[in-house]
Amino acid sequence: MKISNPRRIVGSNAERTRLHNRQVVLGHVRERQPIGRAEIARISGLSTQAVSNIIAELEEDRLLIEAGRQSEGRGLPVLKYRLNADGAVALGIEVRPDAMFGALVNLEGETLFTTREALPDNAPSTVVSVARRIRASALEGRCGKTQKILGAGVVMPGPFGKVGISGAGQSALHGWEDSDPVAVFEEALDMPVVVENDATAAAVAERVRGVATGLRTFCFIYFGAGLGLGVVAEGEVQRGAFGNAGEIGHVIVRPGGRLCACGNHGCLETYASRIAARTRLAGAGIEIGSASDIENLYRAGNAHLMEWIDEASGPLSQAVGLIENLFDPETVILGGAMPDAVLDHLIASLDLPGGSVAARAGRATPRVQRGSCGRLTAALGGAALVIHDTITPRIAAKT
Amino acid sequence: MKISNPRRIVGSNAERTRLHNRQVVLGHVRERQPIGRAEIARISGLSTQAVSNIIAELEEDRLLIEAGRQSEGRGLPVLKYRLNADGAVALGIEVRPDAMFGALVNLEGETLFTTREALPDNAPSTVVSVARRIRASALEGRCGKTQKILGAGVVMPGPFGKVGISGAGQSALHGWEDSDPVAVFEEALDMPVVVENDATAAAVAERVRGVATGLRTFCFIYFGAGLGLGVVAEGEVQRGAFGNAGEIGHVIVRPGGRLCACGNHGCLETYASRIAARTRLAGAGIEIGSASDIENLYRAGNAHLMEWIDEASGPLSQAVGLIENLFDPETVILGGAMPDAVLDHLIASLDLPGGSVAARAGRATPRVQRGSCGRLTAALGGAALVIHDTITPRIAAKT
DNA sequence: TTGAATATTCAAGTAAGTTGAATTAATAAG
DNA sequence: CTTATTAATTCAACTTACTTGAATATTCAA
Repeated sequence: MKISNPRRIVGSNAERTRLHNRQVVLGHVRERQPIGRAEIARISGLSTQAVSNIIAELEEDRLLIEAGRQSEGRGLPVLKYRLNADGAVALGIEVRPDAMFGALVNLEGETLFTTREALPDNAPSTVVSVARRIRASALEGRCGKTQKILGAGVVMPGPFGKVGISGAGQSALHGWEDSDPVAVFEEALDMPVVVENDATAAAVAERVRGVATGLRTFCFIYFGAGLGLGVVAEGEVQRGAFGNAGEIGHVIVRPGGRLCACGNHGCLETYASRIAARTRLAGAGIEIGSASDIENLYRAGNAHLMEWIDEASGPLSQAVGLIENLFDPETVILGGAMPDAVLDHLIASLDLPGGSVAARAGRATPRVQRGSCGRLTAALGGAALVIHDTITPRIAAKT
Repeated sequence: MKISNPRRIVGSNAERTRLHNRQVVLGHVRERQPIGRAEIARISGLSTQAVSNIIAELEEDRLLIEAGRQSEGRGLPVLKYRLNADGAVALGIEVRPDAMFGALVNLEGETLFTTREALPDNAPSTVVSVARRIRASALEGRCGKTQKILGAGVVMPGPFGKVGISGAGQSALHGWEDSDPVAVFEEALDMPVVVENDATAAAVAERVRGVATGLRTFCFIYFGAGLGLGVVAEGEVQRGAFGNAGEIGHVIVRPGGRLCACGNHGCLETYASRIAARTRLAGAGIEIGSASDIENLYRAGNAHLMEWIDEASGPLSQAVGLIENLFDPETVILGGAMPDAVLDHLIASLDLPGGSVAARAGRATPRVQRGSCGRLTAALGGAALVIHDTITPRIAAKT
């Protein structure tokens, strides 16, 4: 796949300044709504007048609405504002080898619609036509006139570019080697598009509406086809130089351990992932397909599944430890296509190294917690990415 | 130590826009000097006129100088500009438990002066007075009138804040628990100050003048007291939520392996670090003090040292692999207080996992290379941080 | 009832960017 | 050798969006 990465550092002007300031205002409203002009001015460093002008514009665009006057001691009561949840929507699309998922999410990150479509093959033309269908059904009747469509976030299996991981063949899409997915989807959907991997999308979903609300630096361990890591640092999504950051599944936690499909021994993925669980259970003659199969086994207290959890706990603890040491996040979130109960059990059975830089007194957030967005996370996360981009001020960089 | 971290997202205005654009222009000049107005305008997206105004201002400030007209085909010959190396200087200070180092660096990152001062104790008052002495001798006679002093970069042993790593006591400074180092040094040196850890400073030093010139995303494995990792992603230094990112020394690479001072088993630092080398050689009755002791042993082909290198190679390869998988950098740099020959030997003996996302064809830079800034890296890096901050446009965030 | 406090708006001023025309100096073409 | 074309730079006018200080509105406290 082509990577449209090489960002070039560009200058700013009045127009770009306004764009930035709009995002700043939206971001502050989102964090402390309902909130008045004066307070936004104080925390943003802008003049009240500037904030006032921007709010007028945002109200015009239906992204903000009044939330009534509220007296707080002396002085003119504050005229508060909040996000207009239904003022804008974002489309999220997840592409898996065998199916595509769609989600429509509003400004507040609330899910308005979800769908699933089978995917006969992975050719760009097929994916694109299904994407168009998803778009159509998501928007049908919903927002002909009033609602603004901010864009679409597409979640596709990585890693991107030409890489050496052979075992990843099962997750990468065929026929996309020479296409630029962003361009393809922008053309097909006729709206701005961002493309991300599942782990990153999940992380952003948690920031927009889940347990990472208000956090600026955190990590998300995502149980998908393999095991991915989404990283948000200082509010910025981390992608790496070639868009392949966060490949935690192939980090070696047991040197000389189990053989991984990638050819190395002891990859985390061979212990803690759906593949690992499936392999473990298949050894006991149990076939699992969907996540609900795992859930049923867990409810039934299946001994083999429990053993897998036990085995996964050590490597996973080690992974959390290294994430904490390398990224120093406010929290580490576990989530993805794994039942909540299993995730909770995994978290409870973690044996976190005490020596990590994260073992600090007076933490505001737990070191490890379960994601709150459930299993639809990926498609939802795609939409969340768009919301996030709308609301979070970005560095002045351009493709 | 107090952390002056919590950044708040602020708005922009004309003044801040100009500041940003100045940095953009400086950055482009630095990368492609000598360069003319028109080209800067093209790559920065600014109008020629804006670039022209900014260049006039920068020339006035003596940060840029003309580099002659140069005809390139038709049209008016380009009037090119380059950084005025001696137009500004930055001070770098490294604080170690027993000594302090100072460096003065110019805009181009060239070292103008270095010094070493003994440090009787670590109390803030002592450190501050030695810092003042370093400042005085560095600037003595040098820049009374013409040269602008951009600020100082102070490199101090982390980790910062209250953390659980007990073994780190040897590297952390005593008496600094309740002080904010930035404020202390700004007061003492009477200039803007940034404080960083050694690994990060080293990484930035390589970006300003070493092998990472022009790279936007890379990692630096630093052999200091322990083992640190400096991370630069998309041109931004990564610090983590609490300023302790990059603690790679305590990442576990050999579960159940050697006991580390931090209480865990199998930390990378117990295999690949100066401490590890010292322990290994002490076991053979050889005491080493400075890095030159190691160099002499290496020159002599000491068998114990060679064995240590052999032993360190595996864990280090694993560390490089995980760095590549998690950060997806353009390159990984090895450096710090370890002789070049040993670093080269270590790099040559690495057995890098083929399955990493970094094992891609057509790479522009080597996967792993040795740092070029030598052993003074830390103090130099401090100064480089200041140069870097002057030249690289930053996100609009404020302390 | 009056004065202080606070939020918001109004109106004028300013910084810094953009745009389009004019100027300058090369190379290419006739 | 002259003229046309091309490209960089500057000049002057214009625009955007922010700041500032005064005016207004509304509440609480004395």
